[in-house]
Amino acid sequence: MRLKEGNKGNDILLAAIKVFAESGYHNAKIHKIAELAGVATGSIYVYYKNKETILQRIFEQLWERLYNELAAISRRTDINAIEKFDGLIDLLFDMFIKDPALAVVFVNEQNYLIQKDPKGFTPYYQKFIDLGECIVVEGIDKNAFTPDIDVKIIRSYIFGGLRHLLHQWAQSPEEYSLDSIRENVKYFSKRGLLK
Amino acid sequence: MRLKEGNKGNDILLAAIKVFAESGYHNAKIHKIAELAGVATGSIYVYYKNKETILQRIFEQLWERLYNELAAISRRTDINAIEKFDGLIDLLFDMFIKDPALAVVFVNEQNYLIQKDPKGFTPYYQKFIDLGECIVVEGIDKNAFTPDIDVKIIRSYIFGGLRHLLHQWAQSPEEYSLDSIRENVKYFSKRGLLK
Amino acid sequence: MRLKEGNKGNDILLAAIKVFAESGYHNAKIHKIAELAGVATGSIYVYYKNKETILQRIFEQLWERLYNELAAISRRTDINAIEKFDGLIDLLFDMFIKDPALAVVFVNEQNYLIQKDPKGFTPYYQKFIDLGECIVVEGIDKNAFTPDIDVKIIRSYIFGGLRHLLHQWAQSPEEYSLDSIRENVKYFSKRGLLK
Amino acid sequence: MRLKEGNKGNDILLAAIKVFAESGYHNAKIHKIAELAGVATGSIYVYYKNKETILQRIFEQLWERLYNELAAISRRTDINAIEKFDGLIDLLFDMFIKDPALAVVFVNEQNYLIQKDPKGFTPYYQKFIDLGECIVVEGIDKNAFTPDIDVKIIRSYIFGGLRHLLHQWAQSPEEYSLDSIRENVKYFSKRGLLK
DNA sequence: GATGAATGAGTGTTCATTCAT
DNA sequence: TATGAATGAACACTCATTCAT
Repeated sequence: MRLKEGNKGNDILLAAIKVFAESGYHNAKIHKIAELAGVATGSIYVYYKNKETILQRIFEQLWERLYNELAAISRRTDINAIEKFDGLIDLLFDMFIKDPALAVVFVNEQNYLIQKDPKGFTPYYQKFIDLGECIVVEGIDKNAFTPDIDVKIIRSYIFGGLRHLLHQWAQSPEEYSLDSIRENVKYFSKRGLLK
Repeated sequence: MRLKEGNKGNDILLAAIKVFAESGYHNAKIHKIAELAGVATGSIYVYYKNKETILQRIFEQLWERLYNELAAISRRTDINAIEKFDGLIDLLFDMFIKDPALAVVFVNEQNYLIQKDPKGFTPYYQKFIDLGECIVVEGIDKNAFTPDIDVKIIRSYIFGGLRHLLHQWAQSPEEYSLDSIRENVKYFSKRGLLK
Repeated sequence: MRLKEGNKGNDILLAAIKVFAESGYHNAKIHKIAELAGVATGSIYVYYKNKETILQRIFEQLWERLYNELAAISRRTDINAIEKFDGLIDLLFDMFIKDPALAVVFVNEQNYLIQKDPKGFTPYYQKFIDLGECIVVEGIDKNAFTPDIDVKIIRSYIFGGLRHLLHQWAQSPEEYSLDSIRENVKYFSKRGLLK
Repeated sequence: MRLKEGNKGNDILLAAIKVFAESGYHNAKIHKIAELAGVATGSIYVYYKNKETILQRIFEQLWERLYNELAAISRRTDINAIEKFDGLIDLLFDMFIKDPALAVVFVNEQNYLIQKDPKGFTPYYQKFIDLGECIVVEGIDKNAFTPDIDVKIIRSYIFGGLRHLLHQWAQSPEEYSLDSIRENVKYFSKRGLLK
């Protein structure tokens, strides 16, 4: 195993997530990331072209992972579209639970990054969104979901609603249990979707 | 005195909205705001303590206006809770249609500002949110909306969904008509809310 | 009498002395001087060309007054050179007692002003210094003071010593009584001067 | 590393002394110091927290050096108090001769710095002053100096006198020889001090 | 004269990025 | 690869001074 030969590139990424979450991307200092990652400032630039690239890589890793997990769910034949939709929502909630700092970065910085350089943003994001759409379309086709909605619109609606809720939760986690939020979201959304 | 030939304080605010929308708050340059406002750099500081204060004032003005309009809707006795809910959604859509730049600023910078200085953020925002909640509660009391949801959670969900949709639209307005988005939101949300 | 028709030019000077004493010339704000003087910022410039001119005028007024008083002492025939020397020292001490703020400005800013614009500095200063020298020379001529010193050098020595002592006292007036300082100065200096 | 090709920290200090002497602390520009030191503007802040810190460091270095030299004199047993007093005066004169720019900074800025941040001012200054006092006290104890003076007061008087004389000389060195000044000071002061 | 809003040149300081070692 | 001292462009903010009223 190559344990303490340590993956510096990844150490930097993990440190960056923490620092971006704490201070926001624009107020984050490179030297603080380096410090937290246990490397010299200059070493950051051995692994990443610049500050923005670090942020891009964070999102690439995030959406690649989420996409792969959603793909696994989507491929399953033992569950129906409704259950797959539940799975999608659980996916996002689980991500937040496992890595709150990453979630904060996602909520706060994704807009900025997409607007700044749409081409540079990871294609996994779009693939994830598309796959989510597929699941809903599948539900409509199977007569489980209502056809009276525009799937692309509702998909964004649900995505934005989730994101905002998770953000609220991240700021004051004591106010609501994530489980309560999760159940309300599922209940409300499915009432909107189900036939 | 050389003041009042056209409310410079407001000129600055309007210019700031444009510049913040274009470049984002953090990349916006004070001198560019001044230029666009037709004012000297130093004059910005006659009207606003610093850059952040300008952003705060933008949100104060925005939420004060929205709150007052929602209050007017809420007070009406000639329409029921469902129609009031429609009114709430129309309010936000209208704001976006009238001032897309303001909407972009709202979507991109509100999180940052609230996190940076929660106390300094306009109380009109919370009042607006609370009033929206009242309308839904009223609907539940009048047996129009389902009581099986947590109003505070769903209120955030809807708010976040709306915000994200409007943001998407602002970035590529040609892809969807705002009216189509508006109708889908109303339809989907009311399916979730109605008894 | 023209009392509350008020001498604004002098009000400004008095305010400036206070503000310069408190914050130092370089950190003093014109608008604070105006506020303290009870006039508008712009009015300062009706009476004085700029900030430096105010400082120059303060020193002009100070040295004109001191010179006239020393001249009166110098002219007297009823006292000898030694008593005149005592009078010179008393003059400076009295100034400090009557107007500590003015004294602080004198100690802190005179060097700066002379170096910045030697030509612009009030000629009363030089006249005062010369007159002090005369008194000592008179003492030497009358065989009261020793001729073994260079009067110009010792005059500066005494002047600097006095200034430093007064400065020390102004910073912590509780540590020494001005009278104790005065007597020590007279005693020590006269030991140095007397034949 | 790119450090140590000639002690940049000290280069900056030397440049700062020159620029402070020429323009005064408040009018000195950081970029000019950098230029003179042959260093980039930003490098100043690698070595010093800010402009004021540079000034503090100048005084620290100055008084540490003077204190150590005076301590060496004070420790000697082969010379009496009178000779030590001469040594003290020579010390200050020598400093001025070797580094007139440093002397100008000392005369012009020490008051400001002490008043602005008394705690931040180098303790070597007080130690120097105290040691000077010791020498005079020793002279009194050994019956060489008169006990009829307050040592603390006269110590300030002498210090201030010296400072002023050196300042005068630095502004127009041609008018008097430093040696003439030095001898007059010694003569006059010792007349005042000796029994 | 008196006002105080408006001005804009000026500057200390930050920090992402570079590069000699 | 790894370092961290060095860089210098960039910018928010200040404030003495002006001038239309």
